Parts: sequence; structure tokens; C-alpha cells
Amino acid sequence: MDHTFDLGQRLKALRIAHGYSQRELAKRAGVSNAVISLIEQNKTSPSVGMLKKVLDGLPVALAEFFSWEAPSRSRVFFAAEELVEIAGGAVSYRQVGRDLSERALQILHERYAPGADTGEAMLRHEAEEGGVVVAGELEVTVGDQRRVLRAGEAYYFDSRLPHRFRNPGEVEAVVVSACTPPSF
Amino acid sequence: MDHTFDLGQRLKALRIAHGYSQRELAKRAGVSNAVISLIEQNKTSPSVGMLKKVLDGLPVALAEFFSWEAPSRSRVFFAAEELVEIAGGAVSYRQVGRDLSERALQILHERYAPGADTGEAMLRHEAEEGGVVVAGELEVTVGDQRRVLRAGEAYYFDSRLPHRFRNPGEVEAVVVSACTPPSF
DNA sequence: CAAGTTTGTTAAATATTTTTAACAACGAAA
DNA sequence: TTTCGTTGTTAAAAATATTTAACAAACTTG
Repeated sequence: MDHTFDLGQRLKALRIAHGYSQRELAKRAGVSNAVISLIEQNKTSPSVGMLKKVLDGLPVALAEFFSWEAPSRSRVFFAAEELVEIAGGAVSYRQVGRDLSERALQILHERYAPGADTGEAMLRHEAEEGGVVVAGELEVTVGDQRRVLRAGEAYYFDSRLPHRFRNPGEVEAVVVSACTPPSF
Repeated sequence: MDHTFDLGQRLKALRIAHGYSQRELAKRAGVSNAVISLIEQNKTSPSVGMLKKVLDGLPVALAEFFSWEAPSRSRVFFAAEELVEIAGGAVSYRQVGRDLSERALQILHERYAPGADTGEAMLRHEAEEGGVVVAGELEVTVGDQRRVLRAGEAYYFDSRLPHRFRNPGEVEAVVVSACTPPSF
């Protein structure tokens, strides 16, 4: 049995959040309903295979399941002026919230002046990120893939792949992006 | 047994990286050496409790262990039409990417018609979320806090707090939001 | 070389998980 | 009320994980 992680409570919370009963989840996962009950009561320590089956019914990845962040009481609203400028110059990154140490998400309001570029040296970090282009055009290069995105288009990739952003247009490009866990 | 995650290879790589033999690790972890051998050969699917014991001998956290998950293989770019509509009606949620089971982030391009509301019943889920208002006005209620946000303003909160979104204005409200881990 | 130590593997015994099948409590519809 | 369907729980059976104890191969050390 596991003493540092309340597996049962975690599973139950996820199941409820997804609106399933024990039996519904069991059916979706292809396991018996009893095991859901027993796991939620911490009466068994499920095998990894079993836990994966159950989580696939939600669906939730094992990594997500085990990476649980403690609740934090913090600011909810941010005025436009309060978004923290963390770059400046041709590329502007305005970050939602100042201290991300207790947060799972980094959200940025990005602006790229015409021709602005994050540079030849490709970026890499241990995270996943994505975003939606709100205005203008943005050329996104990820690994060996490249594309120009316009308003309403979006991207998503593993940040460990080398990547680069550039505004090839004549007008300012605006993007709202998110990254987990927060990096840079 | 688990077919989408090579648990044995993962454990073996970590054990070697730490310079332990199977028996050394077993002793540190307080388990029999046989179980290390069997797990590394994927001949058993260890219980979560057992796996935790073993990883404590390294030491490596469960979350860390499972956050190896194979990279690459995924789509990076999404056309505006490809954003998946997951709600419809007065409130439109257009999601970046169809299958979030292997992703850490859920990114949405949201549109709220004038008067649109996520409803009296407050939402709750196991996650953290935030967003930036791109156009219009959006009233955000989180716990006992409420505020109307306008273009350029932002929010961030723990999704376990009850929350609600409403467009109190005369024009469509547009928001780009992110949530981790993906829920719904 | 021989004796000893360490390595990873495995059969059989034991302990645990998982299923099957039942139970009682609750609510809905007749 | 009754009946039906749902909920979550649990005892006993079946299936699987874990330990014990042994084995052979590789490497030291004398």
C-alpha cells in the first residue's frame, strides 16, 4: 500500500469530475466495478496495468494522475496592465501572474512586431505548449515542420522539440499561448 | 499488463543510471530481488504500492517515473476549421487537437454570445486553468470572487474552486484559455 | 586452477489483487 | 405500496503478484 499518495481519493475525485458512476467507469475501462470501489477505499494497491486500464476509461494519463499539485489560494483576476512583461522589444511576452512557482500553467499574451523572431538558436525545454493566433500571421517552426498560422489557427507541441517563432507579416501578430509546466 | 508504456525498460534504465544492481536496489527498496527482475522483463505488472517502494530506493517519484511517456508522433499545427467544437450553442468551445489523452494541456478558443452563461451550477474539476480575454466582456466568478474582464485582461485559478463564466455585454466575447490537465 | 562473490533468472510457495456474485440502501415510476 | 433500476459495498473464488530459495553464468581473488 501507498502511504504518501491518496490514490483512492485522487481516483474518486477524477471520476466524479468526469461525471461517471463506479459502474460506468468500470464498463468504459473494461474492468469489474468492485475494483473501482476497492481502489477508492484504498483497500487494494492496484497493479499498474489495472490502474492504467481504469484511467484510460476517463481518459487520464498515468503521468497526469500522479502529478498532483496542492491547492493554493491565490489571485484570480489580472488587469491588462498587470500582465507582467517578461521580454520586451520586438517580441512582447505578457505573463498572467507574477509568481508561477506554485502553478501548473504559464499563460502568455504575446505580441510580435513585423519581422520579429525568437532567433536562429532553436528553443527547447521540458514542457508542452500550445497557442491560438488571435491576429496577424505567425510562422511556427517545430523540428522539421514549418507553417504560417493566421488568426483562428493554432499549434501544439512537445517543447523538447527545437522550436522557433517569427512574424513574417506586415502587421503585429498576437498570440495567446500556454505552457505546462511553466518554463523560462 | 501494460502495453502502451514499457515499464520494465523504464525501470531498468533508471536503475542503471543510478548505478545499482538488481539486488542492491531491492535491498534499498526493501523488496525481494526477484521482483526487480520480473518487472524489468515485464513479466508482472507491479502494484502501485510495490512500484512506489522500488522507486523510493532510487529515489524517483511516481510522477517523475511516468512522465517519460514517448514524445513525438503528434500534430503540431491546426487550421481554424480543425479546432474541434466541443460545446456549441450560445457558448462555443473550440479545442486545439482532438485526442488529449497523451497531452498535458487543453487549449480552447472560446466564444460567448451576448448573455451566454455556463450556468448556475458551478463547474469544478481537478485542474488549473487560466485565460486571456481577446474581445468583448466576460464576467468570471470563482468561489466568492466575481469580476468583469475586458480585452487584454486575464484570469487564473484552481479549477477545484466552483466557477462560472458569463458574457454580460452586447457583443460576442472571445477568450483563449488553457487547462492542465485536460478535463472534459 | 579452485573457492568465493556477484550477477540476473526462475520454479514453487505464499500473499495479494481481481472477479464473480451477492447484498442493502436509495430513488423513480406505476 | 410495489417494482425496477441505480448506487456503492463486500465475501468467496479465481487469477495474479511477490517471496523464498535455488540455479547457472561471469567475474574476483588466492
